[in-house]
Amino acid sequence: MSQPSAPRKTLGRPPRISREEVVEKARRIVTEEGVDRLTMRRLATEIGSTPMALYHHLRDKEELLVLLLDDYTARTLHRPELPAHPRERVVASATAIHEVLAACPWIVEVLTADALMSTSALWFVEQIVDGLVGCGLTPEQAVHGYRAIWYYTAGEITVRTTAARRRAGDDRATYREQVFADLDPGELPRLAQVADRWTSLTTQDTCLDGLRTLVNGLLAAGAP
Amino acid sequence: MSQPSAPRKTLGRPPRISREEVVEKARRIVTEEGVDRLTMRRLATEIGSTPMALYHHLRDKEELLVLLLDDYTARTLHRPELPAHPRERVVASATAIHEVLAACPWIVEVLTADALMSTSALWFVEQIVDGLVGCGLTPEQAVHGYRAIWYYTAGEITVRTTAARRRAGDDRATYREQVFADLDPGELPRLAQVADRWTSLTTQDTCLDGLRTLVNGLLAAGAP
DNA sequence: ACCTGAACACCGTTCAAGT
DNA sequence: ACCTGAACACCGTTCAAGT
Repeated sequence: MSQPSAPRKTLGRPPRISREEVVEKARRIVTEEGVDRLTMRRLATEIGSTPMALYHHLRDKEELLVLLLDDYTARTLHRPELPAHPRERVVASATAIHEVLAACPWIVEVLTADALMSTSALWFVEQIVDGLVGCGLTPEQAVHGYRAIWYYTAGEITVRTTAARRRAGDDRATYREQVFADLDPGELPRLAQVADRWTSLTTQDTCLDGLRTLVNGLLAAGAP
Repeated sequence: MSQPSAPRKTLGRPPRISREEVVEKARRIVTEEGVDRLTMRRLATEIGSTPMALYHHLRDKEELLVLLLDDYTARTLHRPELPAHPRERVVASATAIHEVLAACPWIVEVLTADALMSTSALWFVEQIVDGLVGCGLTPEQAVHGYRAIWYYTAGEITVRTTAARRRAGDDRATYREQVFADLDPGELPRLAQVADRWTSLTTQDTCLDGLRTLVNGLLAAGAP
């Protein structure tokens, strides 16, 4: 994605700003102050330049965010030792992707970019697809399986981080508790039954369990 | 959520704007022109008022969006005849929620609000939890199961609608195709093997299959 | 109580010009 | 080729005042 600063073909004014510098400064802003603070103007002043100079190195803000995601995953998504058993390899790969993304909630706005999140993650995608094939799925089923895993992962992170963001701004959570406290046990008996445990149940981290469950379902469907 | 216009306790200037009118006009803007065009200023002029008048009826834009989601689900999420078999009831309820949300992609920014999307959906949540209990899960397992289903659903819609939005703005899809065309079969054999089919495979709507797979996994895990 | 005008503190992006 | 200044066309929200 970031072309490795090829030798300049034509001569002209020497660049004062590099793509790398832009991404690096953007990363610092995001990690230190949050995505909300990353604006083209803020980034420009951080670099000691003008907003417009950035548009010579980036098509638009969207491209900056994708670059940032690539940079982050390349930096943190290291290939681990994976279990030999194909099913465990699938679970471990999916967990690795999930862990890295869950650790940087700012990614949420970008990560839904496509069925694959970033080129740095391709190796993990390979492991998941290959693991599923190793369990008896056809390559086509394995791709669909990977997609199901990706949907689950992206959904888990999106829901959990926006819920957390909302909890920080209090009062809206109170409304939800109110709704659950006022449930009519005649109409919604199951929800009324678990109403007092709802918050604690939905705050638990059950992502790994869910992932395992999904993988089990995939294998049961593919290799009956 | 929208208190049913209770009789006014104190007298004063008669209101010229009602919460209902605000939501109605906002809905029209969103359905006719897209979420991006829904701004407080635009909404105010549509109503024939000023931006500030809105803040007398709404806390902020966030509240407007939640109101809009409630309004939409109350309007479109009608309780269907559900299958008697508990597993099929789970699948049918989840599918109903998914269909309604998938039909209005603008919701994506709001729908991740919490573990439940809207009070109008509570009945469907009840059906899912009850169906899972009917299949042998404990109430706690059923709630976790519902959550897994919600993550999957939210992820599917988020990923698919942002992917579609991106496809409208072309060129970034081309980059992904380039990546897949250039895959090294030595390093990533499985991905290289399906590379030419990747786009068609990941564009297929396999949401229902995935949902069934997940539910199967949940039942296998809960009632071994 | 309800609404308005004017302002604050910002955005992303484009255009025409400078070196 | 690379960068700048000034501007365009917006945002959400607050404050103080009006009726």
